[in-house]
Amino acid sequence: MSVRYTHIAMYGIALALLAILLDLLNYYYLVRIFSPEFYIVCIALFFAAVGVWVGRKLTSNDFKSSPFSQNKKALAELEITDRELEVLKLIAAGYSNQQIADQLYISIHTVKSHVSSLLDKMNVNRRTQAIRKAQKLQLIP
Amino acid sequence: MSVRYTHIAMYGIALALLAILLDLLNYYYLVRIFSPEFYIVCIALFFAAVGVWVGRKLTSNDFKSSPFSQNKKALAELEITDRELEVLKLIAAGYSNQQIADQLYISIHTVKSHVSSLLDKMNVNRRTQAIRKAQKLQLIP
DNA sequence: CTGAAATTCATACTTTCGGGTGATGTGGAT
DNA sequence: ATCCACATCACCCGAAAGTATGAATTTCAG
Repeated sequence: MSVRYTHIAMYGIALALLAILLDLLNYYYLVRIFSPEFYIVCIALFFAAVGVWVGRKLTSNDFKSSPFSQNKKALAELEITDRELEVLKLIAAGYSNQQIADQLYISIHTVKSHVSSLLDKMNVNRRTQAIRKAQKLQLIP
Repeated sequence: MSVRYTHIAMYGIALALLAILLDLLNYYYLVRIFSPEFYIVCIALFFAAVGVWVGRKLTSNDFKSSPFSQNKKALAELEITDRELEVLKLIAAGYSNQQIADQLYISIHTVKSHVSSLLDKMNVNRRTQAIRKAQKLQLIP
């Protein structure tokens, strides 16, 4: 949301600068100190630079503000349950089965059960592969 | 490397378009169908758009081609060797010790030796933790 | 050349993982 | 009321991972 407002503000500033530059250009046009092409090149370069700046802002914000678009869809396709997702996150965080059991207040047997289901549903046979695949599918940050 | 060439090519194309537009502008200037401001606005908007496009290309490529600014520094601090880094990458890719051994044409014992050194140097005691820490320290993409 | 670091391999042992199988309880849908 | 998905717990066993220790090698800077 805040990103949108930032963009609007940036575009506003860009338009204001555009207006100012137009006036400036018009003025110098009358005095004709330099050739018209010179000003045009200046404007072109300036707005190219502005565009680059805006583009950078856009992409960098996109990268930081859209973490989970694929998430729910892939989760649904793989039929991963809420509890299994909890376990998956803890696996990716580097915890052992016993540590996961302690954190979730359940038995290590239950954790192993969830892990087995996860590996099965994700079609892998090691937790490290599960981590890799989960990151690739954007199931986890 | 190829990224650099892409950028150079993009800038070249942008400059070519600039030249073409200048000629075009000059022509319409003489005929004076529209007001000068109109063309100037067109140029400004066009180059702003070009700038956004270039900026997006730049950032998206930066994200893919310069993942290792922190890398070498953290690697040096942890005293991780070249071979150990190779093993680390394969660990993060989800391979088992045996698979890593096969890929590097070494014994599984050697792999376990490297893994132990890695876990020791990274101050963790599981490969999943090593993966997490390596990603956090930008040792691996 | 010498010595330190890196790479390699090995053996033995403990712990953790993963697969297989099965049981219990709970809540929701038919 | 019955079926089913989900979560929970349990046991067994083999495979993988990790620890400890030691040693042969290559490599490379001093």
